[in-house]
Amino acid sequence: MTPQREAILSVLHGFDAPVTAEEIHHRAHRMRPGVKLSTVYRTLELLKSLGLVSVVDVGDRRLRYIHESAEVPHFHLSCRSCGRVVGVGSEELREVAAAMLSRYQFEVNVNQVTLPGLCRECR
Amino acid sequence: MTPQREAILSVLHGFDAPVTAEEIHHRAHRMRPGVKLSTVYRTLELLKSLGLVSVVDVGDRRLRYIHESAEVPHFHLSCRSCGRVVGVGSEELREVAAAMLSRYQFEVNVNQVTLPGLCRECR
DNA sequence: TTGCGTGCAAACGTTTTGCAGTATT
DNA sequence: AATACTGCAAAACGTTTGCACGCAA
Repeated sequence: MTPQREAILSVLHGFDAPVTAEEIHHRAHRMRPGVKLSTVYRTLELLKSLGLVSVVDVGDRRLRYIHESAEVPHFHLSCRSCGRVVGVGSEELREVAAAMLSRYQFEVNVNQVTLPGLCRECR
Repeated sequence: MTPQREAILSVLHGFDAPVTAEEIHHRAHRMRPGVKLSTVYRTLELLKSLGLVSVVDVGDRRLRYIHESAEVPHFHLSCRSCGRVVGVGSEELREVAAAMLSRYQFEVNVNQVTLPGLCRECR
């Protein structure tokens, strides 16, 4: 556990919504100058393999990262107009996931689901 | 309607699953040499704005395109292990979409939904 | 002429990688 | 010494864009 990794982890814990690598880098660099973007990516890779963070793709061409920790299972709604992302408890998808499993033997990873659409403000 | 666009459209109609731009380019180039990748992208942009194709992001960093045509509304299951993508009738998501609308005033674009997970072969 | 469609090459933004240097064990 | 982590720069990847040419109304 290096200072860089500490900074990155603490940034991640400061967010409840998925964050981009650039945003992580920005914040981590402020609290500990010398944290480089490549280190952010490498650390995220590490944390991912440890199961500490998960990746969310909201469809805007850059991945977002969120700490898995004591988080309640959830998926995301992503507004294709303003880019806002909100989390929703996974119960709402339980039925669908069960249907996919029994009908297609497909196991949905609910925590990585992003439903694209339009938020209240953008409709 | 130019020969290039004809080729691209005909390639799109040859697929029922979402295809990458590179795959479209590959096939279109075979049936009409001289079709360039940039033209493929520009044509896809055009077809998209005409509502003839829609974009699917299965989370592997490259967009896929599918002809909207006489297609039944559907969403996709994307296997994060083997990359296979299958379509599923949108009725399965109707309840969820209705719930998101009434609860968050969020309008889910069902046709662009991709549910990540593991397919039967990869579980 | 005006405008649209194309080829070509270069640019773009995000992410990954090779290599050398530094720190830790 | 061997190993692990970092900075740095460059590459890689899919995608977009500027510019000049050609073709059609």
